Amino acid sequence: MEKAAIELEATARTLKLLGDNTRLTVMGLLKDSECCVCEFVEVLKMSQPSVSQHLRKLRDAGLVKERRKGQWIFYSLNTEHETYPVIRHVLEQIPDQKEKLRALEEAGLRIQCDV
Amino acid sequence: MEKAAIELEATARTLKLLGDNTRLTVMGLLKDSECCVCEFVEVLKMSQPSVSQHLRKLRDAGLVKERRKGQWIFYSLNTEHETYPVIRHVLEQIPDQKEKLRALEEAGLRIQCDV
DNA sequence: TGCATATATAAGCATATACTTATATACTGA
DNA sequence: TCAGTATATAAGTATATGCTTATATATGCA
Repeated sequence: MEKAAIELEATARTLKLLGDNTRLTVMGLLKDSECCVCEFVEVLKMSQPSVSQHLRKLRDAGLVKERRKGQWIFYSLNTEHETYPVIRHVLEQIPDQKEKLRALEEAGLRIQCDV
Repeated sequence: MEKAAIELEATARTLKLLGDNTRLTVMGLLKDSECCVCEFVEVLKMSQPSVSQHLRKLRDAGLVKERRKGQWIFYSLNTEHETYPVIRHVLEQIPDQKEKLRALEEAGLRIQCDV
């Protein structure tokens, strides 16, 4: 019972974070592959600090993980998160963001890292 | 493509509304049966204006429908909503709220209406 | 018609949110 | 060691949010 209440609150916290165009797009991009900050900046056409602040919210909530690779920090979905089942389902419902990454690639702006 | 963008935004709008403990609980209650405002007030232990304001947001977004039955106004899920598939899935993930309605019933506070 | 009940709305306020610009930190490579 | 790139953080600000109290509206019933 106590646990149940927590689950509802955890779900609400996650949904609140997903309930923003920028963050939902970020999560949609991460569904397909890990990305670094500068890629988000390019795709979202937003300032770097703004993107970083959104990523921090997602990370603070445990929805994404980060991993440094050289000068870049790559973000990826945290599939271990308590609410990941809901997240995955949401990401399956929204339009695929792959195309945006492909456009980046064609523009030569996709970060390739072999580490 | 244009449509896809709208879908993401519509999803974000819905998730933002669900990303609040009060509204998520309301939707969880409506999953099981229609309810009137005074029932929400009782279950949520919140002021009537506050509850009404949350319901208005849900209604303005089209997530719930309202129907007057005598002096009461009953709310129910709008299963026709564009984002209803996501909503239903979310409501399946959170703990069942039926028990709260049962408690109301035992306290003799459940509104019965034969209209 | 008039009072009680149910609900909605308005106005006010404290806090949260999402940007901005400026600056700090961390890594890379010459 | 130093310049350049990537990222994070801080501070400021405008707007959004969620409550409160007060009041308006709609219905039921005597």
